[in-house]
Amino acid sequence: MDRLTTRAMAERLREAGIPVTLQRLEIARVMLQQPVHLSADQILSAVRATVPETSRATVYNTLKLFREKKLVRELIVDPDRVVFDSNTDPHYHLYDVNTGELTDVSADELRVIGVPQLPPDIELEEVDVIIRVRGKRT
Amino acid sequence: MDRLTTRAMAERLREAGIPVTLQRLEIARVMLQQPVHLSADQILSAVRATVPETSRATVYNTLKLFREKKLVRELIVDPDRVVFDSNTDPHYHLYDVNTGELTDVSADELRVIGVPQLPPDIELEEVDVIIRVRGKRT
DNA sequence: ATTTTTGCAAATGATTTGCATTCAT
DNA sequence: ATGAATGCAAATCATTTGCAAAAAT
Repeated sequence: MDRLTTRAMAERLREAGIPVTLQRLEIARVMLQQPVHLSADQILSAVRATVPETSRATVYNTLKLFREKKLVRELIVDPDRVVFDSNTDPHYHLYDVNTGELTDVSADELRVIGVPQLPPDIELEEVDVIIRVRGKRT
Repeated sequence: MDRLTTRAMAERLREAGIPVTLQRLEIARVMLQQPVHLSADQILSAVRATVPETSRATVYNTLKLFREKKLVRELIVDPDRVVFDSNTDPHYHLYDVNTGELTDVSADELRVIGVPQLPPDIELEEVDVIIRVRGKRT
């Protein structure tokens, strides 16, 4: 990949307060260059295509780190695998339970009205909306 | 438990087209007598309190069956465990990421506006809303 | 008799962990 | 040197599966 992207990603990590390492940079390129929905395993494969000496544990560590720094979101959509989402704009999801395909629904299109008032000792983390659909029987 | 409840639960299963067995009846009592949010393991424990000769596999089988018959919903809220919800009214959820506590939010209180139009070959399964909150640090 | 349901134990698969090594400061 | 980051393999844990025994029709 071009040096340009590498620089941009490194910059992005530093901004987030994440020390740059080779593996983190590569994971950033896979995840942060454009909005994607990927499982840990897909990310591992993609990263290993370029940096084969990358361990599964590092991918999990890094994704957890990225999540803490709000570079990615963890989507709990399928009981079998977590999906990491690099779209950081407020948005919701449409999920095809047959194919597993995930599509973003922007917060402009969809509104959630009536989120309950929270007591002062409870803070709102986020509101997830998952529109589960089923493509017709194959 | 009183015979009354047993009868009611048996009736409920038959209505759903589920042949009644001892284990299913017991699981129905745990789940369907009142709205609850329980993990498979919690259900297994509760059932074994009364019918100790109950296997984990049967609990999973039965829950899957109940789900197909729309007696319970599967909530994908925590990556580590599926929660089974016996509230069959349309409703949403508030989830405390610290405690794991789940609270229902009725569909009267909360509305989702702008669910995208679906092509005719795609049918809407359901719309999940999870309001993730964080109780102040303990 | 045949089909359904169950229990048990083993298999699976995603994620985590412990620990020794390597890297950065 | 010291602490952070990594790789590796083993551990964990929820869920699933294969199969034989028990129950229902």
